[in-house]
Amino acid sequence: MQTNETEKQTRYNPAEIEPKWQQRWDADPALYAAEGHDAGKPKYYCIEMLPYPSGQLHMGHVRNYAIGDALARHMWMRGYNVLHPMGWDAFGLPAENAALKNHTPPREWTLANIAAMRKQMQRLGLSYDWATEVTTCLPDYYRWNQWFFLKMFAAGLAYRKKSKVNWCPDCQTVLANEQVIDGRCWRHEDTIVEQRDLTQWFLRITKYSDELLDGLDKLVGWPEKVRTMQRNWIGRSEGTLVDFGVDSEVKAADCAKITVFTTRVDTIFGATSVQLAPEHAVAKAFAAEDAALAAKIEELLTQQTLAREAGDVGGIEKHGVDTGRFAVNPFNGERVPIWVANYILADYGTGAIMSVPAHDERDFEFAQKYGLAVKQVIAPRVDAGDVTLPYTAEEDAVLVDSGGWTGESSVEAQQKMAEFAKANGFGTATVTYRLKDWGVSRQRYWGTPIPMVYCECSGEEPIPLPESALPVVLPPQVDITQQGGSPLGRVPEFVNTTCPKCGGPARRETDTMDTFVDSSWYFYRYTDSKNADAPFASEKANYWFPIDQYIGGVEHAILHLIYSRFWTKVMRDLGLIKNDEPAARLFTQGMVIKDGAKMSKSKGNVVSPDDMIARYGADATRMYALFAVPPDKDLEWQEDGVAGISRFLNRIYRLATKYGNMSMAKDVAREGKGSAVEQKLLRKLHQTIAKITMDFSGRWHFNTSIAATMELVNEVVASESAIDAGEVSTAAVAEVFRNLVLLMAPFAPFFAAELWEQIGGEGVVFRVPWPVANAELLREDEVEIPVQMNGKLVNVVKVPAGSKEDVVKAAALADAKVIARAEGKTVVKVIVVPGKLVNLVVK
RNA sequence: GCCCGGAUGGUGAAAUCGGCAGACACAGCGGACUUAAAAUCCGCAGACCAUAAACGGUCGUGGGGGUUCAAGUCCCCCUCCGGGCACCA
Repeated sequence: MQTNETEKQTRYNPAEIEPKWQQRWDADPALYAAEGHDAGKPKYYCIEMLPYPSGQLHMGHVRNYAIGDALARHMWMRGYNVLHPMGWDAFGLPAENAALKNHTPPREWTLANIAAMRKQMQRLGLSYDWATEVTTCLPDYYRWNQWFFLKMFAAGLAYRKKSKVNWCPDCQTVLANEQVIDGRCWRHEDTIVEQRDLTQWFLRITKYSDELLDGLDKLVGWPEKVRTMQRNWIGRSEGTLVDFGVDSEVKAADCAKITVFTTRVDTIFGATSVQLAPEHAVAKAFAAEDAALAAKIEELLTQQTLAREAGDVGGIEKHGVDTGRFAVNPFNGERVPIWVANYILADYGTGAIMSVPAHDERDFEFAQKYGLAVKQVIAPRVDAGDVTLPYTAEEDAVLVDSGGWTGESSVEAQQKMAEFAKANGFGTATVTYRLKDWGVSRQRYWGTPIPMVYCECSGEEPIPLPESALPVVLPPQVDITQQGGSPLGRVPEFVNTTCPKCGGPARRETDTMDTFVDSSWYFYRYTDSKNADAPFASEKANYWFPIDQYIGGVEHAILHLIYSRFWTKVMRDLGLIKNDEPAARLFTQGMVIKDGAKMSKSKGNVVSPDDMIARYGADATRMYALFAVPPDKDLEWQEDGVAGISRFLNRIYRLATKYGNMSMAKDVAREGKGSAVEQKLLRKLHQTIAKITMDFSGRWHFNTSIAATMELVNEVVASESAIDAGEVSTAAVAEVFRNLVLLMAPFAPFFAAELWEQIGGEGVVFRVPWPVANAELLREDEVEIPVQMNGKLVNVVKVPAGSKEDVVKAAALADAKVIARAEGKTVVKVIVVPGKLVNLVVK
């Protein structure tokens, strides 16, 4: 069979074009390299969140990177010095699971996955500077985790303590609070997290609680949603600590008083009981000499565990036990019963509260259930009659029945009563936080070894290794099982070492660091990724930071994004950097959905990027991800949509090939205004330039940017016969095609590179200056003005652009259709919005 | 329960500052080309009413009210969906 040669040439064939260009780009590592500080250009640091090397890119990645890549390329064309790096969040449990399953060492498995995914990224045509690549599981990276750990230890920011920690039986390791979701593991949504008493390493993130909170107000380039989530997570709460005396026979230590935390000290005259968490020291002391009470408290704890197993974490049925002992309210000397209740959290505040049923929903519910007294001490006004209880308002509320404080406003009383308590030695104003220190110890193999040793010379106190001993390298051969504590503990060559203090035999710490340590500072390493003497050179980080645009999934709103803010503040205080926050702007893209659910292996609705690329090409796949919806919304993957983009590219390809010779006329100047078709075509071109330029600097609604290029192409198609008839100048055709290719370059890089070459463009298309809309050509001679009657469209009239109000009005009133409609009616009023519309109010 | 988002044709969506609702696509339908199909090209397309056809008319952005010459857009109330937090004292 004969192949039609002409047809073959005009046919868009991504399978041929894309690998060809990729080869050329791979051969030129400088292509996407950022320039130095002295580039004489403004810098632009654009990052997409680094992936975990699972082995396969999924559509969520493709979408994320398509957004970042379009932005990076656009900024290059706008003349910025762009840093656009990529790396691998390469430590973590899946590598150990794979090792168990396939008997492949975690390192081998991980590095093979990285190689495969890097290849996929290159096939997608993403503009990363691979020279700055960061792989967190390699010693040249994780040694700096250890270095930071030592710095933090020296600064008192890393410490060890025994405490209740979250334990995932599936991961066989401890989890940070941030990794526990509704009482379940963030990686195993069916697994209930247990509480265990363990000695663990913590990073003192709470030292920065206030700064992390206050900094959110200044992060105007972050989504409000993320800022709100972080505010809630930090959970700052101003209140008062008040010591209640204990009136009891029990004389155990620490039992003389119970310190409660309250945000409503103004309600204290209404306290009718004190409630303790089951784990509270005083509750334990009471239980120690009262077997019946001990059994009841034990039952409360069992109920808590059962509720957790049932998946009920918040709002479980309230239960309590009367201890039979009494506490004394220091404000009025009143004796109130002490209860132990299951809804009091041991690890928030002091684990003890004063119960004020009249002014707190939960206390009210509890008092109703157990018949405790309800005493109103707050009212809207002093003489307000009955109000519905519980009455929880504090604005515009006053104290009643509160001794000498009666008549004070609630808000003022809170401050004054705290001061009074302090002056009298039974309390003080305080601030509590929901945020807890970050537990970073993990009983796993595939993570950064913690650079500490234990030696008899120091008792059980940890001894930091000297910096010269770094990196502490992971031993390659490890028997990984899911049982029996830290795998490193079973490697004698690793465990047994020499004490840096006394020179005698010592044991290494066998826990590794949470992998969120790795991702807390990786973007600093990009700026100086080969540095062997420091995590990075300060002057390099200071040049690039803060990140101008950070792009990733909203699922990291708490975890990664709060840890990395913390790490930045620590590094600043160590004098390494000058910025307070890692990223000036954050963008969280939506999920990729298929058949109404997030793509996942278990649901069997995964669309493979490789399949899409094989069928339609990388450009069409990426462009569809940007075209279907605005990037912040969830995207329902429709393969037909990708096919549509492919057709669109094909159409341009045909036109560009057809008008290739005309398009090469880059040096021919346009003369005069040209024909009406030419004017219209050029106007559309410049409108499109203006539109897309605005999308990049504003809302990032690339779906409308791409729609605009489609409109432009439709205009070219509509003008085809006129072009063929010679009614459009060669210079105008060249202007349209050259700019069209430039406008598409951020979205379809292979396609743009190919066409740029075909139409005789010079240099690398991604370094050609971004087109600028010509205001002269945008101007229309005549505009269409809609004419409404009582707000409803009647007709559209044409008037010269820039017409004055009376001209537009006259044109509207002279319109035949308007006259016909207005017959028999009176025009009461005429509203003219010049350049916009006319509305006739008729009766 | 609290705090954020949302709801627009058969579908994804557009309307950026209160000013022509449905741009641009997908799917669909009709036509051209073809022996045929694919591909490509041209056209139709919110719903309802009316009509031989054309010209038309009415309604319409989750529901109800309001402000305005004018509301998808602003205000109040409600419903549903998604996300986050949730005995945080």
